[in-house]
Amino acid sequence: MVLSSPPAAALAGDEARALLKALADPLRLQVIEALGQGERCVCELTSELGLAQSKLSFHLKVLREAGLIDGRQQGRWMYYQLRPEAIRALQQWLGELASSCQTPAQPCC
Amino acid sequence: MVLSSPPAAALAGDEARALLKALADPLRLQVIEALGQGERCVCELTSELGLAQSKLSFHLKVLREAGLIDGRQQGRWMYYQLRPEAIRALQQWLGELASSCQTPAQPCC
DNA sequence: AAATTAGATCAACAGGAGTTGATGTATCAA
DNA sequence: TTGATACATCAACTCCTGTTGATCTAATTT
Repeated sequence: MVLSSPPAAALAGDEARALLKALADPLRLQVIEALGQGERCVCELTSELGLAQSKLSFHLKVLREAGLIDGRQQGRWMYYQLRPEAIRALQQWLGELASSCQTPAQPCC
Repeated sequence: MVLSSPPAAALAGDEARALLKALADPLRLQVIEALGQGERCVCELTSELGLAQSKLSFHLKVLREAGLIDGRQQGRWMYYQLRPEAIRALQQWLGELASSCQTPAQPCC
C-alpha cells in the first residue's frame, strides 16, 4: 500500500506560503466560500459580495496566482471556479508540518 | 462513535485567519520549524536563525498571539515551544473548507 | 462602424506589517 | 549594590498590500 489519499503533489514551502497568504485575507476567504457553491462569473461575485469591480478583480488575481482558483472566459464573461486540490494540498502540507513537530523536548542554553 | 481525531475545538474564521497569516511569513515559518525540534530559548533561536533580537521578539509575539507557540519563563530565560494542536486545528479547518467546496457547478448570469 | 458591456490593469494614495536601534525591566552574578 | 544578561517594548522608518477611480481591451449588440 502506498498512499491512502490522492496524489496531490507535495507543496514547496514557497507555494504553501503563497496559499496561506492568499487565504489569510477576509475578502478572499469570502470569494473562496462563494465559489465553494459553484462556478461564478465576476459580475455575480461583484453583486453577491457587494464589491467594487476593480477590488474584486485584484483579489481574484491573487487567488489565481496562488493556484486557488481557475478562470475561463466565455464570451464577454469570465467564470471562476475553485481548485479544491489546492486546499487539499495545503491541508496535507500542514499535516506534514504538524507531524514533523513531535517535540522531543530538549533543554537548551 | 463520535470523532476519530482528538477534540481540537473547531476554529472560528477569525482564528483560522490569524493562524494563516502568522504562518504565511518565511521567518516565522523558520521559527516554527526550529521549535519543531523541541523547546528553545530565545537566545538559542537568535543564534540558530541569525536574527536581530528585537526582530525575533516581534515575530515570537505574533506567533504567540496566534496561539501557535507557548512561552514559559525560567530564570532569566524565556523558553518557547510549539503548540501542535494549533496546527492540527488549522489543518482540520482547511479540511472543512475543502469539503464545503464540492462545487455543484451551477451556471451563472 | 459605433456604442455597450465585462473585466483587467494602472497610477495614486492609505494603511498596516516588518525592520532597526534605543530604551526599559526583570533576573542573576559579583 | 552594582553590573551584566535575557528579553520585551517603543519610536521612527520602510515597504508591501489593499483601495479607489480612471483608463484600456476585447467581446457583443445595434
